[in-house]
Amino acid sequence: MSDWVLHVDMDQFIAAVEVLRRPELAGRPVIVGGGGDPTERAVVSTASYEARAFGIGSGMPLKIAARKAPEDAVFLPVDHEAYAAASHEVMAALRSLPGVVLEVIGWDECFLGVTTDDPERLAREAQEAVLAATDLHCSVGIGDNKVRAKIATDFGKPRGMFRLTAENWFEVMGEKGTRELWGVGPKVQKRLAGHGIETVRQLADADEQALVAEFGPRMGIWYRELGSGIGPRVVDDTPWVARSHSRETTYQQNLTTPTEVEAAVIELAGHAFDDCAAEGRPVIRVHLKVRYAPFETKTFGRKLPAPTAERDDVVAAAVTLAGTLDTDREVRLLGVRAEMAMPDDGDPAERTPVRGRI
DNA sequence: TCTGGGGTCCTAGGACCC
DNA sequence: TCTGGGGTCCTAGGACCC
Repeated sequence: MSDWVLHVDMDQFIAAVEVLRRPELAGRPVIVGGGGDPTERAVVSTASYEARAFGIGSGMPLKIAARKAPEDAVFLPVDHEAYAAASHEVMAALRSLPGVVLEVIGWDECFLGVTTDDPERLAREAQEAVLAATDLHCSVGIGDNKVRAKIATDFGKPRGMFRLTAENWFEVMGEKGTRELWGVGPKVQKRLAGHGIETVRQLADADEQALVAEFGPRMGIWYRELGSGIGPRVVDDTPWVARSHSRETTYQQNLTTPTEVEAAVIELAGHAFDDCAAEGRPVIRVHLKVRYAPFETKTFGRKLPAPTAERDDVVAAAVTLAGTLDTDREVRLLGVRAEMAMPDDGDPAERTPVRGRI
Protein backbone atom coordinates (compact mmCIF):
# COMPACT_ATOMS: atom_id res chain seq x y z
CA MET A 1 0.00 0.00 0.00
CA SER A 2 1.28 3.46 -0.81
CA ASP A 3 0.05 7.03 -0.76
CA TRP A 4 -1.35 8.56 -3.92
CA VAL A 5 -2.68 11.92 -4.99
CA LEU A 6 -5.54 11.97 -7.48
CA HIS A 7 -6.54 15.14 -9.28
CA VAL A 8 -10.15 15.14 -10.42
CA ASP A 9 -11.09 17.67 -13.08
CA MET A 10 -14.54 18.02 -14.61
CA ASP A 11 -14.73 17.96 -18.41
CA GLN A 12 -15.97 21.29 -19.87
CA PHE A 13 -17.78 21.75 -16.57
CA ILE A 14 -19.85 24.87 -17.16
CA ALA A 15 -20.90 23.93 -20.68
CA ALA A 16 -21.74 20.41 -19.46
CA VAL A 17 -23.96 21.76 -16.67
CA GLU A 18 -25.82 23.89 -19.20
CA VAL A 19 -26.31 20.99 -21.60
CA LEU A 20 -27.58 18.86 -18.74
CA ARG A 21 -30.56 21.13 -18.20
CA ARG A 22 -31.08 21.76 -21.92
CA PRO A 23 -30.57 18.32 -23.49
CA GLU A 24 -31.51 19.70 -26.91
CA LEU A 25 -28.14 21.50 -26.94
CA ALA A 26 -26.16 18.27 -26.86
CA GLY A 27 -23.71 18.11 -29.75
CA ARG A 28 -24.00 21.80 -30.58
CA PRO A 29 -21.28 24.37 -29.99
CA VAL A 30 -22.15 25.93 -26.63
CA ILE A 31 -20.43 29.10 -25.43
CA VAL A 32 -21.06 30.42 -21.93
CA GLY A 33 -19.98 33.93 -21.00
CA GLY A 34 -21.17 37.27 -19.63
CA GLY A 35 -24.88 37.86 -20.08
CA GLY A 36 -24.99 35.54 -23.08
CA ASP A 37 -25.16 38.40 -25.57
CA PRO A 38 -22.21 38.04 -27.97
CA THR A 39 -22.31 41.73 -28.86
CA GLU A 40 -21.52 42.83 -25.30
CA ARG A 41 -18.20 43.46 -23.58
CA ALA A 42 -17.46 40.16 -21.84
CA VAL A 43 -15.37 37.03 -22.25
CA VAL A 44 -15.96 33.31 -22.68
CA SER A 45 -16.14 31.35 -19.42
CA THR A 46 -16.26 27.93 -21.03
CA ALA A 47 -16.78 26.58 -24.53
CA SER A 48 -17.99 23.06 -25.25
CA TYR A 49 -15.70 20.72 -27.17
CA GLU A 50 -17.83 21.34 -30.28
CA ALA A 51 -17.16 25.08 -29.95
CA ARG A 52 -13.47 24.56 -29.22
CA ALA A 53 -13.18 22.90 -32.62
CA PHE A 54 -13.78 26.37 -34.09
CA GLY A 55 -10.94 27.88 -32.09
CA ILE A 56 -13.12 29.28 -29.33
CA GLY A 57 -11.73 29.06 -25.81
CA SER A 58 -11.88 30.43 -22.29
CA GLY A 59 -10.89 34.04 -21.84
CA MET A 60 -11.64 35.00 -25.40
CA PRO A 61 -13.79 38.12 -25.89
CA LEU A 62 -17.37 37.19 -26.77
CA LYS A 63 -17.25 39.41 -29.84
CA ILE A 64 -14.35 37.41 -31.22
CA ALA A 65 -16.04 34.14 -30.33
CA ALA A 66 -19.15 35.26 -32.17
CA ARG A 67 -17.11 35.81 -35.31
CA LYS A 68 -15.57 32.36 -35.15
CA ALA A 69 -18.75 30.55 -34.16
CA PRO A 70 -20.84 28.63 -36.70
CA GLU A 71 -24.53 29.33 -37.35
CA ASP A 72 -25.85 26.77 -34.91
CA ALA A 73 -23.72 27.94 -31.96
CA VAL A 74 -25.52 28.82 -28.76
CA PHE A 75 -24.46 31.66 -26.46
CA LEU A 76 -25.61 31.38 -22.85
CA PRO A 77 -25.32 33.67 -19.82
CA VAL A 78 -23.20 32.69 -16.83
CA ASP A 79 -25.29 31.19 -14.03
CA HIS A 80 -23.05 31.04 -10.96
CA GLU A 81 -25.62 29.47 -8.70
CA ALA A 82 -26.24 26.55 -11.02
CA TYR A 83 -22.51 25.79 -11.23
CA ALA A 84 -22.04 26.13 -7.47
CA ALA A 85 -24.89 23.68 -6.90
CA ALA A 86 -23.45 21.19 -9.39
CA SER A 87 -20.01 21.61 -7.85
CA HIS A 88 -21.43 20.81 -4.45
CA GLU A 89 -22.94 17.56 -5.74
CA VAL A 90 -19.67 16.55 -7.39
CA MET A 91 -17.65 17.13 -4.23
CA ALA A 92 -20.21 15.31 -2.08
CA ALA A 93 -20.06 12.28 -4.37
CA LEU A 94 -16.26 12.21 -4.17
CA ARG A 95 -16.20 12.66 -0.41
CA SER A 96 -18.35 9.59 -0.06
CA LEU A 97 -15.59 7.37 -1.48
CA PRO A 98 -14.10 5.29 1.32
CA GLY A 99 -10.79 6.40 2.79
CA VAL A 100 -10.26 9.58 0.78
CA VAL A 101 -9.22 13.05 1.92
CA LEU A 102 -10.63 15.74 -0.36
CA GLU A 103 -9.16 19.18 -1.00
CA VAL A 104 -11.26 21.49 -3.15
CA ILE A 105 -9.20 23.74 -5.42
CA GLY A 106 -11.87 25.20 -7.65
CA TRP A 107 -15.44 24.88 -8.78
CA ASP A 108 -14.65 21.96 -10.99
CA GLU A 109 -11.56 20.32 -9.57
CA CYS A 110 -10.12 18.82 -6.43
CA PHE A 111 -7.38 16.60 -5.06
CA LEU A 112 -8.05 13.25 -3.44
CA GLY A 113 -5.51 11.79 -1.06
CA VAL A 114 -5.66 8.03 -0.65
CA THR A 115 -3.62 5.02 0.42
CA THR A 116 -4.05 2.14 -1.99
CA ASP A 117 -2.35 -0.47 -4.16
CA ASP A 118 -4.56 0.31 -7.12
CA PRO A 119 -4.99 4.05 -7.76
CA GLU A 120 -6.50 3.39 -11.19
CA ARG A 121 -9.32 1.50 -9.55
CA LEU A 122 -10.02 4.44 -7.23
CA ALA A 123 -9.89 6.81 -10.21
CA ARG A 124 -12.51 4.70 -11.95
CA GLU A 125 -14.64 4.64 -8.84
CA ALA A 126 -14.40 8.41 -8.60
CA GLN A 127 -15.53 8.82 -12.20
CA GLU A 128 -18.42 6.43 -11.65
CA ALA A 129 -19.49 8.14 -8.44
CA VAL A 130 -19.53 11.56 -10.07
CA LEU A 131 -21.37 10.28 -13.14
CA ALA A 132 -23.98 8.48 -11.05
CA ALA A 133 -24.60 11.50 -8.85
CA THR A 134 -24.57 14.25 -11.48
CA ASP A 135 -24.52 12.82 -15.03
CA LEU A 136 -21.26 14.71 -15.52
CA HIS A 137 -17.95 13.32 -16.76
CA CYS A 138 -14.51 13.98 -15.37
CA SER A 139 -10.86 13.14 -15.97
CA VAL A 140 -8.42 11.96 -13.34
CA GLY A 141 -4.70 12.49 -12.93
CA ILE A 142 -2.84 10.02 -10.74
CA GLY A 143 0.43 11.12 -9.18
CA ASP A 144 2.88 10.61 -6.35
CA ASN A 145 2.40 14.30 -5.49
CA LYS A 146 0.10 17.19 -6.36
CA VAL A 147 2.23 18.61 -9.15
CA ARG A 148 2.36 15.34 -11.06
CA ALA A 149 -1.30 14.50 -10.42
CA LYS A 150 -2.40 17.90 -11.67
CA ILE A 151 -0.32 17.74 -14.82
CA ALA A 152 -1.34 14.12 -15.45
CA THR A 153 -4.99 15.06 -15.79
CA ASP A 154 -4.48 16.77 -19.14
CA PHE A 155 -3.19 13.52 -20.62
CA GLY A 156 -6.38 11.79 -19.49
CA LYS A 157 -8.86 14.21 -21.02
CA PRO A 158 -11.62 13.68 -21.80
CA ARG A 159 -13.20 11.07 -19.54
CA GLY A 160 -9.94 9.22 -19.00
CA MET A 161 -7.06 8.91 -16.58
CA PHE A 162 -3.27 9.05 -16.64
CA ARG A 163 -0.54 8.16 -14.15
CA LEU A 164 2.50 10.44 -13.80
CA THR A 165 5.19 9.66 -11.22
CA ALA A 166 8.93 10.01 -10.65
CA GLU A 167 9.32 6.93 -12.88
CA ASN A 168 7.91 8.40 -16.09
CA TRP A 169 8.20 12.14 -15.38
CA PHE A 170 11.10 12.93 -17.71
CA GLU A 171 9.95 10.48 -20.33
CA VAL A 172 6.57 12.24 -20.50
CA MET A 173 7.51 15.84 -19.66
CA GLY A 174 11.26 16.21 -20.20
CA GLU A 175 11.14 17.62 -23.73
CA LYS A 176 8.05 19.77 -23.20
CA GLY A 177 8.25 23.54 -22.78
CA THR A 178 8.37 25.06 -19.31
CA ARG A 179 5.00 26.70 -19.93
CA GLU A 180 3.41 23.25 -19.61
CA LEU A 181 4.21 23.32 -15.91
CA TRP A 182 1.58 24.37 -13.43
CA GLY A 183 2.71 27.72 -12.06
CA VAL A 184 4.80 28.80 -15.05
CA GLY A 185 3.00 31.50 -17.01
CA PRO A 186 4.08 33.51 -20.04
CA LYS A 187 6.27 35.94 -18.07
CA VAL A 188 8.24 33.30 -16.22
CA GLN A 189 8.58 31.26 -19.39
CA LYS A 190 10.21 34.26 -21.02
CA ARG A 191 12.55 34.93 -18.11
CA LEU A 192 13.60 31.29 -18.04
CA ALA A 193 14.25 31.39 -21.78
CA GLY A 194 16.54 34.35 -21.11
CA HIS A 195 18.73 31.91 -19.18
CA GLY A 196 18.62 29.36 -22.00
CA ILE A 197 16.03 27.27 -20.20
CA GLU A 198 13.35 26.16 -22.63
CA THR A 199 12.39 22.63 -21.62
CA VAL A 200 11.30 20.92 -18.45
CA ARG A 201 14.47 18.88 -18.36
CA GLN A 202 16.62 21.98 -18.73
CA LEU A 203 14.77 23.54 -15.81
CA ALA A 204 15.41 20.47 -13.70
CA ASP A 205 19.12 20.68 -14.54
CA ALA A 206 19.39 24.45 -14.14
CA ASP A 207 21.79 26.10 -11.71
CA GLU A 208 19.94 26.75 -8.48
CA GLN A 209 21.88 29.91 -7.63
CA ALA A 210 21.07 31.42 -11.00
CA LEU A 211 17.37 30.76 -10.47
CA VAL A 212 17.45 32.20 -6.96
CA ALA A 213 19.18 35.31 -8.29
CA GLU A 214 16.51 35.69 -10.96
CA PHE A 215 13.37 34.81 -9.01
CA GLY A 216 14.18 35.14 -5.32
CA PRO A 217 14.80 32.59 -2.58
CA ARG A 218 11.43 30.90 -2.63
CA MET A 219 10.40 31.02 -6.24
CA GLY A 220 13.86 30.16 -7.54
CA ILE A 221 13.89 26.91 -5.57
CA TRP A 222 10.26 26.24 -6.39
CA TYR A 223 10.71 26.50 -10.16
CA ARG A 224 13.69 24.17 -10.16
CA GLU A 225 11.79 21.56 -8.20
CA LEU A 226 8.90 21.99 -10.59
CA GLY A 227 11.20 20.95 -13.42
CA SER A 228 11.74 17.62 -11.69
CA GLY A 229 8.05 17.25 -10.92
CA ILE A 230 8.71 17.67 -7.20
CA GLY A 231 5.87 19.09 -5.18
CA PRO A 232 3.76 18.76 -2.05
CA ARG A 233 2.09 15.43 -1.39
CA VAL A 234 -0.15 16.28 1.51
CA VAL A 235 -3.82 16.66 0.67
CA ASP A 236 -5.42 18.98 3.18
CA ASP A 237 -9.16 18.98 3.78
CA THR A 238 -9.14 21.98 6.10
CA PRO A 239 -11.97 24.23 4.97
CA TRP A 240 -10.70 27.16 2.99
CA VAL A 241 -10.89 30.61 4.59
CA ALA A 242 -11.06 33.63 2.30
CA ARG A 243 -8.59 36.44 2.96
CA SER A 244 -10.40 38.98 0.86
CA HIS A 245 -13.46 39.61 -1.24
CA SER A 246 -13.73 41.75 -4.32
CA ARG A 247 -16.34 42.97 -6.71
CA GLU A 248 -15.65 43.69 -10.31
CA THR A 249 -17.98 44.79 -13.06
CA THR A 250 -17.53 45.23 -16.73
CA TYR A 251 -18.97 48.58 -17.69
CA GLN A 252 -20.25 48.44 -21.22
CA GLN A 253 -19.04 52.02 -21.65
CA ASN A 254 -15.92 53.34 -20.00
CA LEU A 255 -16.57 55.69 -17.11
CA THR A 256 -15.15 59.04 -18.02
CA THR A 257 -15.87 61.65 -15.36
CA PRO A 258 -14.64 61.59 -11.75
CA THR A 259 -18.26 61.72 -10.63
CA GLU A 260 -19.10 58.56 -12.56
CA VAL A 261 -16.04 56.80 -11.20
CA GLU A 262 -16.85 57.82 -7.65
CA ALA A 263 -20.42 56.57 -7.89
CA ALA A 264 -19.18 53.23 -9.21
CA VAL A 265 -16.54 52.95 -6.51
CA ILE A 266 -19.14 53.59 -3.83
CA GLU A 267 -21.32 50.83 -5.21
CA LEU A 268 -18.59 48.23 -5.66
CA ALA A 269 -16.95 48.99 -2.32
CA GLY A 270 -20.33 48.57 -0.65
CA HIS A 271 -20.76 45.11 -2.20
CA ALA A 272 -17.23 44.06 -1.29
CA PHE A 273 -17.82 45.25 2.26
CA ASP A 274 -21.06 43.29 2.44
CA ASP A 275 -19.27 40.09 1.43
CA CYS A 276 -16.77 40.58 4.26
CA ALA A 277 -19.45 41.60 6.76
CA ALA A 278 -21.36 38.43 5.90
CA GLU A 279 -18.40 36.52 7.34
CA GLY A 280 -18.38 38.71 10.41
CA ARG A 281 -14.82 39.82 9.87
CA PRO A 282 -13.46 43.35 9.83
CA VAL A 283 -11.82 44.92 6.79
CA ILE A 284 -8.17 45.96 7.01
CA ARG A 285 -7.36 47.14 3.47
CA VAL A 286 -9.05 48.27 0.31
CA HIS A 287 -7.74 47.93 -3.24
CA LEU A 288 -8.83 49.45 -6.51
CA LYS A 289 -8.34 47.75 -9.85
CA VAL A 290 -8.34 50.00 -12.89
CA ARG A 291 -7.32 49.90 -16.48
CA TYR A 292 -5.60 52.75 -18.20
CA ALA A 293 -6.16 52.87 -21.94
CA PRO A 294 -5.28 51.06 -24.05
CA PHE A 295 -4.62 48.00 -21.90
CA GLU A 296 -2.64 48.52 -18.75
CA THR A 297 -4.18 47.03 -15.63
CA LYS A 298 -3.18 48.45 -12.26
CA THR A 299 -4.14 47.61 -8.74
CA PHE A 300 -3.32 49.71 -5.76
CA GLY A 301 -4.41 49.61 -2.19
CA ARG A 302 -4.31 51.31 1.16
CA LYS A 303 -4.42 50.03 4.68
CA LEU A 304 -7.23 51.38 6.80
CA PRO A 305 -6.19 53.31 9.93
CA ALA A 306 -7.73 50.51 11.98
CA PRO A 307 -9.67 47.32 11.24
CA THR A 308 -13.25 48.29 10.74
CA ALA A 309 -16.66 46.70 10.50
CA GLU A 310 -18.25 49.97 9.42
CA ARG A 311 -19.48 50.17 5.88
CA ASP A 312 -18.93 53.92 5.71
CA ASP A 313 -15.25 53.60 6.65
CA VAL A 314 -14.61 51.11 3.86
CA VAL A 315 -16.51 53.08 1.24
CA ALA A 316 -14.81 56.31 2.26
CA ALA A 317 -11.38 54.70 2.00
CA ALA A 318 -12.18 53.46 -1.49
CA VAL A 319 -13.39 56.88 -2.56
CA THR A 320 -10.21 58.47 -1.22
CA LEU A 321 -8.16 55.99 -3.23
CA ALA A 322 -10.16 56.78 -6.33
CA GLY A 323 -9.21 60.43 -5.81
CA THR A 324 -5.58 59.51 -6.47
CA LEU A 325 -6.26 58.20 -9.97
CA ASP A 326 -4.29 59.75 -12.77
CA THR A 327 -7.03 61.73 -14.47
CA ASP A 328 -4.81 62.81 -17.32
CA ARG A 329 -5.31 59.41 -18.85
CA GLU A 330 -8.44 57.62 -19.92
CA VAL A 331 -9.17 55.29 -17.03
CA ARG A 332 -11.61 52.46 -16.63
CA LEU A 333 -12.68 51.17 -13.27
CA LEU A 334 -12.64 47.38 -13.01
CA GLY A 335 -13.33 46.67 -9.38
CA VAL A 336 -12.83 47.10 -5.68
CA ARG A 337 -11.35 44.55 -3.27
CA ALA A 338 -11.68 44.49 0.50
CA GLU A 339 -9.08 42.55 2.46
CA MET A 340 -10.15 41.10 5.77
CA ALA A 341 -8.39 40.50 9.05
CA MET A 342 -7.71 36.80 9.38
CA PRO A 343 -9.66 35.22 12.20
CA ASP A 344 -6.49 34.34 14.08
CA ASP A 345 -4.28 37.29 13.21
CA GLY A 346 -1.69 37.92 15.85
CA ASP A 347 -1.25 34.29 16.77
CA PRO A 348 1.06 32.80 14.15
CA ALA A 349 1.29 29.49 15.96
CA GLU A 350 -2.37 28.86 15.39
CA ARG A 351 -2.71 30.54 12.02
CA THR A 352 -5.44 29.03 9.92
CA PRO A 353 -3.93 27.06 7.07
CA VAL A 354 -4.82 28.74 3.84
CA ARG A 355 -4.64 27.37 0.38
CA GLY A 356 -1.15 27.85 -0.90
CA ARG A 357 0.18 27.86 -4.39
CA ILE A 358 -1.10 24.36 -4.69
C1' DT B 1 -10.02 42.53 -32.54
C1' DC B 2 -10.73 42.94 -27.86
C1' DT B 3 -9.55 42.25 -23.18
C1' DG B 4 -14.07 38.71 -17.05
C1' DG B 5 -14.37 38.10 -12.23
C1' DG B 6 -12.87 35.70 -8.35
C1' DG B 7 -8.86 34.76 -5.75
C1' DT B 8 -3.66 33.85 -3.63
C1' DC B 9 1.22 34.33 -2.92
C1' DC B 10 5.90 36.39 -3.63
C1' DT B 11 9.43 40.13 -4.04
C1' DA B 12 11.53 44.55 -3.54
C1' DG B 13 12.25 48.56 -1.27
C1' DG B 14 11.42 52.15 2.16
C1' DA B 15 10.42 53.53 6.96
C1' DC B 16 11.34 52.81 11.42
C1' DC B 17 13.17 50.74 15.66
C1' DC B 18 16.86 48.88 18.63
C1' DT C 1 33.47 62.33 7.54
C1' DC C 2 31.24 58.34 6.81
C1' DT C 3 27.49 55.74 7.12
C1' DG C 4 26.63 48.95 11.34
C1' DG C 5 23.39 45.19 11.21
C1' DG C 6 19.18 42.99 12.25
C1' DG C 7 14.34 42.90 12.55
C1' DT C 8 9.46 44.16 11.46
C1' DC C 9 5.88 46.44 9.11
C1' DC C 10 3.95 48.56 5.18
C1' DT C 11 3.27 49.70 0.30
C1' DA C 12 3.41 48.77 -4.44
C1' DG C 13 3.61 45.82 -7.97
C1' DG C 14 4.06 41.31 -10.41
C1' DA C 15 2.62 36.78 -11.55
C1' DC C 16 -0.24 32.96 -11.53
C1' DC C 17 -4.45 30.06 -11.07
C1' DC C 18 -9.53 28.62 -11.97
